[in-house]
Amino acid sequence: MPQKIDFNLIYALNLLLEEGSVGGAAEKMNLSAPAMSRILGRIRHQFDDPIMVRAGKNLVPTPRALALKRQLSDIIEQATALIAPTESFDPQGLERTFTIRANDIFIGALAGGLLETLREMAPLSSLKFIAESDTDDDALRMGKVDLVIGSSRNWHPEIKTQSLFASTFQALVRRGHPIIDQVTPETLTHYPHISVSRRGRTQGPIDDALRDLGLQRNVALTLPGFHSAMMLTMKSDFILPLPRHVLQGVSSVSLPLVEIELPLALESVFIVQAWHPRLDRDPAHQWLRQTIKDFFLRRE
DNA sequence: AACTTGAAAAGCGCGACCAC
DNA sequence: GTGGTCGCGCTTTTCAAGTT
Repeated sequence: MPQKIDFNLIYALNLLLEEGSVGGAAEKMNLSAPAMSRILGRIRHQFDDPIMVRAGKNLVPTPRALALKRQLSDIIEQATALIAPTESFDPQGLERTFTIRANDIFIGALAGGLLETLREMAPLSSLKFIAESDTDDDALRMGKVDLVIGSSRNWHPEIKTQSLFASTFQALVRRGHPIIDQVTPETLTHYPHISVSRRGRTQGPIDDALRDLGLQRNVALTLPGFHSAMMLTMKSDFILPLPRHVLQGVSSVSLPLVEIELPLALESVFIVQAWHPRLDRDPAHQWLRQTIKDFFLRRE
């Protein structure tokens, strides 16, 4: 039998931690201080923790309370969204900055088009793109980022994802690179490779495909972003594998680089948008996700 | 000054009972 | 069977006084 939960206590605890005092929380809840003190007592019993303890004439939260505080605002936000009536959403009147995290080339290739679409539909809103990091899950949880666009991977179970499109690997080499005359699985292993990975990964689907053929490439350099990788590729014999959609982003820019098709049986890479469940029912966020999804559907 | 606690009052849920 | 009333008991609140 699960323990009966009094959600009023959750709300009261959130106010207590926000206000840092029984009196302050009591005022917010339109109660007397003694009544609030009683509620604090019930919270203490429920969580089996003092929650707030005296420090001189003030109350300070316990470590348990601080840990709870991080989750409380999410829970209350979700509960509020659950209860709130669903109003018709009009992006024309929306004043909001959406923070989207994506890789550097992706931003360069797509931010313009997406911004144009957004400005037509929601002229009072704006986009803020920030670079990828290896802590995307945390950024979504903390509300620092509204949306992450990137490769599908093992997201935290709570994070929601939606597939946007599939991409396959190609590669870039410098103009005049000797491999251009003969691109075979074997010649791919004759030159050093650059791996672009913000998590420092050196192995991927290319290594798997080569291994199936009894071959192994030399990943001599791992970099966190595509810009620096391309700069180095221009001036060396490095081979820079990268997803096709990233290449589309730089094809309009004339760089001394040549695209080569990888003669390997490579599986597609799926690009997804990912968000925190507390934004799942937010009408503005729903609209943003749909707009992005439609944007990529039109490009296919 | 702010929080806690004891006592009393008020509010509320629930079962029992009755009238229709 | 349905709806209204009553009484009991539990929970929550307020007031007043004590404690930190």
